[in-house]
Amino acid sequence: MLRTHTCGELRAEHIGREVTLCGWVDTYRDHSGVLFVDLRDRYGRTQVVFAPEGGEENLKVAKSLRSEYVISATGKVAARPEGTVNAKLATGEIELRVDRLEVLNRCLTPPFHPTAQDLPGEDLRLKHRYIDLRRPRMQRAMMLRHRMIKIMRDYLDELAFIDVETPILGRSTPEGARDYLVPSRVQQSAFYALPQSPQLYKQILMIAGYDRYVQIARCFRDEDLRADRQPEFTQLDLEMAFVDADDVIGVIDGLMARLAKEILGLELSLPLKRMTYDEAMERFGHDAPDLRFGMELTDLTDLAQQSDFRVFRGVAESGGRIRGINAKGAAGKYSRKGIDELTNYIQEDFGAQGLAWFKVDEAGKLASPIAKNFEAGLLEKIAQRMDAESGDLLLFVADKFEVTCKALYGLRKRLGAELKLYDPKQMHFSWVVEFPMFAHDEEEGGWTAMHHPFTAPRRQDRERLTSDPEACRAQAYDLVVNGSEAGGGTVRIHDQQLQRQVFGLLGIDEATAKDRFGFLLDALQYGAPPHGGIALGIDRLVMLFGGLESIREVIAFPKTQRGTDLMTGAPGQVDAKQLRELGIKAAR
RNA sequence: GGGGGCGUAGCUCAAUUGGUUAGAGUACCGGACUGUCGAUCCGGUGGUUGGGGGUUCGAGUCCCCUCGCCCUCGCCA
Repeated sequence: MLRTHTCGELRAEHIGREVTLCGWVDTYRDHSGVLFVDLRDRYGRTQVVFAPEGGEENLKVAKSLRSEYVISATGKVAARPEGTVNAKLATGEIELRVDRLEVLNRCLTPPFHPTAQDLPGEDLRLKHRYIDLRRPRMQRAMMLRHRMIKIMRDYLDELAFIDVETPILGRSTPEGARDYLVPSRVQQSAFYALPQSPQLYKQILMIAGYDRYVQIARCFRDEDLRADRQPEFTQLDLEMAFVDADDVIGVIDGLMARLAKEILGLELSLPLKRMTYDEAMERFGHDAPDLRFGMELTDLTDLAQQSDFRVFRGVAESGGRIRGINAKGAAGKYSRKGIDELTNYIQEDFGAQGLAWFKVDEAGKLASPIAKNFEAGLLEKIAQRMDAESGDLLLFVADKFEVTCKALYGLRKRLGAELKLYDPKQMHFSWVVEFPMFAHDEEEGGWTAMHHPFTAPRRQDRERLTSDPEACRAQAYDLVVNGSEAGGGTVRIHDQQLQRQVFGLLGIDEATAKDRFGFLLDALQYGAPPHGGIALGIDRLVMLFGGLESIREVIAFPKTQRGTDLMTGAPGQVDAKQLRELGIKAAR
């Protein structure tokens, strides 16, 4: 080792010891006769001092040091003179009096400084990620990620899970996200697909008798990016045999409790709360509601029907819904213009027709341009149902159920943040269960799998597969943390006949099923145990535990919204020769 | 594919209704300084205002196109 200690560990007890530190020059303060350098590594910072007593030559060389030079400094640990102790620094009681300095490497003037107070633009940070990753904040995020993964591994190891790796080069599956494809050289015009998840492999492992599987699995989905979505991301993927939904949920409950305790010092009370999908949509308009605050959706369809307000009546009569939220005490915070902005937001982002609103005046009466369409008694009933008090702002959306869900979910989320209805540091964990098996396929008609095509229906819903697929509920469960889907899983179909039936409903014909999933259908006939599992989005979980805004903050080398890596330039051009070998021609 | 925001010195930002030579802090370079810790003080270098085109006597500012980054809807079993 070129060093005896790190830049974060020297304390008063080391005074008098001869040590060598290595690190990056964080800052330097040249006072001519004496020069201070704050030397930084990922463990911390230590002040190293160059003075004439340490050798004139060392002092001279020290004067040439600049930001981010890499140096090795040897000398004695000394107590700082009285009055010069730095309480802001963990190592602030001591300093290193250098008598041997070696410049291990110089550094160009960095485009930005790792400990500067002003954060540079994210594109610059991504281009020079090696400097960005030196930032203590980034290092904390990386270490948090490491610790969380370590806890996951340890916890699951204790529960007899074994880590099995599954292929990255697989085959394309018909449903789900767009695949990343990898051309095969030896089978020209055939392609591998990168895994969207190890789903089928882990089911095969259950059939193979590895009854508790886990993997920190890289997954790939070629879809548009978001603040919480990258084209490649990491899942804690696990699967268990001889279990039902409660067992899987129980394992994750325990894991969340341990993470919360060890990372945040929080005691979670188990079991975590559960809510059905239908309840979540009714109360919050979304399958991953943020339960850190209230402002639940309230249905008003029956009352709205009695009004003279044409929009309300029309929607109600055509089978739509009128639902609303009460932004407590927010009447004064949203002017006419502010409400216009909210209206604009739900129209443009969610396709809502409009936003109806009432402000509750001092007398507790509902005031609004549309109030004249409502009889006084009706207004009172509305106020009562909405739990309206003076100063409240009531917002209503009248539309198809789905649109009211989206628009009010959007409003609730936005108002929750704008009105600071929750402490951003607070953490809330819960489950949403019993998702529908199927959703309407907007583009092609018919049904599409809500989760994936291997999801088992609830036992009591098996009859409904034929009679009423829409009402059929799945043995599915999503982990929700702070209004974010942190993971999801299901109990799988372990019966070949049932699997075929579900494929049939999804419009996957016999030939396609055999072609794409033949191996699974085969395997299901060779002693498949009942099994189920879950996958947690590790990037998202780390982001949430770290209180961070973007998934890019917890990924060492993330991609931009357009899927590029600003540091390496990926994706990039390839040689014509490479394409020839693959038998591929670029169209453009 | 749609909507929105941003782009000015290495970095973070400013620049009045379109108006003189585009400024500040910081970084960088040079000088001074033996106890600083966001060191301080003095001096200096540094600009294709993302790129292209247009309107105008005159464009960082207005218009069109384009590139990049971010947020978002669609999409993401």
